[in-house]
Amino acid sequence: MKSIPFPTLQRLCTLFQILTDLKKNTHLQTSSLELAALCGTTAFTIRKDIATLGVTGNSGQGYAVEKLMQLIGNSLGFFEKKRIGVIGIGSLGSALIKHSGFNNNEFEVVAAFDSNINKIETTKAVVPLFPFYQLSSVVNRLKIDYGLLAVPPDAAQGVTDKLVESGIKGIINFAPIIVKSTDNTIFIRNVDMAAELRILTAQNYVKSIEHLHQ
Amino acid sequence: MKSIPFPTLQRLCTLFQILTDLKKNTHLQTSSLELAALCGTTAFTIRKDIATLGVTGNSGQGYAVEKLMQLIGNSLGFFEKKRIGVIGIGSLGSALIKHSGFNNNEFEVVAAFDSNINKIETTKAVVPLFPFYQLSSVVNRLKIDYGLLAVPPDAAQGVTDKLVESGIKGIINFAPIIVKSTDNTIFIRNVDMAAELRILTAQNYVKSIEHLHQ
DNA sequence: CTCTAGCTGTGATTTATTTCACTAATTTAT
DNA sequence: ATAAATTAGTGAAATAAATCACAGCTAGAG
Repeated sequence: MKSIPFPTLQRLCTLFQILTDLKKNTHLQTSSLELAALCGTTAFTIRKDIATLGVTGNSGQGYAVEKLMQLIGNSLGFFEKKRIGVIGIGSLGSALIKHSGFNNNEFEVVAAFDSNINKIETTKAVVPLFPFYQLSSVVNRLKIDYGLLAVPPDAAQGVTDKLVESGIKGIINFAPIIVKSTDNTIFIRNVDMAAELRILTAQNYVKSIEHLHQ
Repeated sequence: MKSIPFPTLQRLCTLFQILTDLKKNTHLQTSSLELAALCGTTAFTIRKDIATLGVTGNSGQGYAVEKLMQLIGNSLGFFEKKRIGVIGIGSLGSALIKHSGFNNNEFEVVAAFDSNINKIETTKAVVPLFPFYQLSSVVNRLKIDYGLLAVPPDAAQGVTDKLVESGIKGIINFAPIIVKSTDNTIFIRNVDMAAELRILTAQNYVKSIEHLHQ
């Protein structure tokens, strides 16, 4: 199998989500056109994306929802359950611990960490809480695969380094700073929610300017 | 000014964040090379990106942090304060209300909404809370520019439609479903946190497979 | 005052991605 | 059974974006 372009990988992840929803609504059959509409892209793109996973061989009449879901899920490893750790139990961290998207048959939050010992003792949570100094040992013992970073921005890079040392497979950083690792076998994604909003406002602003200048 | 490619716009938003941080640390002068390292890209790209904003005319010796920040901020409208509404005050919504990234001199959360009247009466929050049926009127009265959607996925599209009707400028949807508007003057970004993690796991999985096959 | 080192600005090139156009396969209706 | 309609698969073309290479500018050292 040739390597998958990143935009394609992103869309395949979205497709998987869409197929899961379709299945839930007992929508058994679909087509590239329908998927394109749901995914916000074109039918060409959907077909090309699916083609990168290898031939499925059902040219005449669309895709079977379940079969396509299995194909994508198997190709990208979505059926292996991943163990998640949340670092930082402020309001965002607490929300992540409870978030349905991280507690299902794909992901499981198995631990959370905070530097504030008091908080650990007083917070009620559905997952075990640990002080930050136990990060490495707990990551190893509980076999945590991925970390969700919800600490203040000035702590984010330090925690990242510690996580990488501990042998974690990947990190999603929600702090508004770009964290990196010198070890480029570790995948890191920086998700800055305020930046997302900033992008939106910038698009709007640029549009309004162009409108004036036209 | 020619229109700005979307990847460039994204990076300029990141750059603005980085420059803000540099300024805070009294780092007054910088270069495309330094910015590239902080931004996770190359110096070529940084220079090209800045060039899309029009000539700055400081060819010889790097960029003044403050001046570049002003240029980007002015070009993309970051110095006009935006008024934010949060819809859905579950754990994620509550976290967004308090999030420092949405409460600074760029953004201000001015209201939050929920369909559950009980929750509105019993929740303590730093912003006024409103029942969902007042959405349109409050968006108008409080001049809310942007909406952050943190409602359950099956409610997300309905709320989106209502927000668009109310004349909002843009929406960030955190529910794990793709919401759309037929009115394409409204900018919408779907931020699915679980999808971000799924992308990460997929990258890892594909990498491990390639490793086996090599 | 001149030379050097370091940096930006930008047209040209390369690479990546999307879009297109057409073929082949399958189903449905008659 | 055949025609018509629908849909996937895919090499080719077009578009978009990233990268490069180098000319030109600036500041500071000698």
